[in-house]
Parts: sequence; C-alpha cells; structure tokens
Amino acid sequence: MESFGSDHATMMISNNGLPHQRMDVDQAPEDHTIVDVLNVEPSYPKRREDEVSNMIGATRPGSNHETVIIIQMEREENNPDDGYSWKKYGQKVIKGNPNARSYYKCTFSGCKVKKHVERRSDNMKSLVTSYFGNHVHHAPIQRRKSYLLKNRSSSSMSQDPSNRTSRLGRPPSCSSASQVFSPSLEPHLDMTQIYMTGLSLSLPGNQNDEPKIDRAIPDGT
DNA sequence: CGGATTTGACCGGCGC
DNA sequence: GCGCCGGTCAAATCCG
Repeated sequence: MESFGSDHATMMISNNGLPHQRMDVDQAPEDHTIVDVLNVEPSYPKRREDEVSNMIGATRPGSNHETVIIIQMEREENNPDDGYSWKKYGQKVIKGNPNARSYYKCTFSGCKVKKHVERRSDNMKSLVTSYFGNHVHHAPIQRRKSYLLKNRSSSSMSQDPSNRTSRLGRPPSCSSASQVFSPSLEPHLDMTQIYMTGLSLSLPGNQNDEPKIDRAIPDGT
C-alpha cells in the first residue's frame, strides 16, 4: 500500500473567500499534486463533495473559524491516516449515493472536530473524507491499539448494503480512516496529516497563525 | 472487561 | 404545512 502522496490525489484548498485558483505545490509528496483554491462556505457544505471531486478542499472561514477540508482519494488504500483518533458515531446512506456515509468525531477530550467519510457513487474506489472544525490539540493524539484491531479489516468503507445485514456481524467492517494503516506506515506523515496539523495550529490561541495548509499555497497563481 | 462499531430511531432544517 | 433528507444519539453487540 502506498501513502497518500504517491497516489492520485489533488487537493483543493480554500481560504477565506479567495477566488478560485489552482496551482502546483512543490512540497507535495511525490508528484502530481495540485492545490486548488476556492471559496468554501463555513456552513456545512452539503454539496461540497460534488464540487470538489478529485480534490482536497479546505477552508478557514473568518467568522467562526470553522475549517472544512475535503479530501478525495482515488483509491481506498489512500484512506488517510490523519494521525488523530476518531470515534464513529453514525452511518447514513445519503441520497444519490448507495454508499453509506460514516460520521466520526475526534476522540480527543474537548476536540469537536468531525469527519465524514464516504465513497463516491460514481467511483466506488474514490474515498471522500470531509473534516469539519479545528482540532483543539496540536499534536495528533497517540493512535490507540485500535489500529491494530483494524488491521484485520483491510479496506474500510466496504459498505455493501448486503454486508450490513446483520447488526453486529461485522463483515468488512468500516473502520476509522485513521485506523486502516499498518503500523509500519505509522511514521509516515501523509498529506492529510500535514493538513490536520495545520488545522490544529489554527485553533483558538493560535488563530493568529496561518495554518500550514495556507502556507502551502504560493502567493498569486 | 473495556473500547469500538453498528444501526435504528429521533430531531431539525430546507424545499415544495 | 408536509415530506424529505441529513446529522446525531444511544442501546446492543463484538473483539482483543
């Protein structure tokens, strides 16, 4: 399995109503990484995913500082280990998408960051992860043993409706995106982790600092 | 036994 | 005003 950067991934970063821009990022891992800047509203982006296909989207609205990051990976293996620990609190089949969307909360005490993970209806291997809010902790919390548990389930989000018949017969279980990586990959800081790190820097008390994600955007272009 | 996941039910917002 | 849809909650169950 490869980490984020070596696979097909483009990212879209939006920031405070910046006009839609697209640019290449040198520091992106490997190659073919594109940063796309556009205006993403602070409110729940119910239609965001459609607009940012094949991209990573992020926004840091000025009003409530809610950050929204949308990441799509071409391959499920890309399911990013963002370094944070998430607790799944719900799953729902969204209209127009046969694949259920999973809802996660950051398990760090006091951290209200949420994450939505879903597969695209038009590309079952495309995994779309949306992050909402800012982490209240800088360093990603230690991954728990959970990732070990998750190793038993190779790919997450294999939410075939047929697989979800029995309530607790956990077939190809859906695991947290942060938990599908093998321990050997732990040290790897994939791009998502970088972004999340950037988010954590934009939390209260650090809001004066531009998140790293912003710094990744060259001026102009 | 503890932690994590699953899933049906409930609630609120939005559109018609 | 009604219906639809998305988001969240909470109880039950499983695995290490």
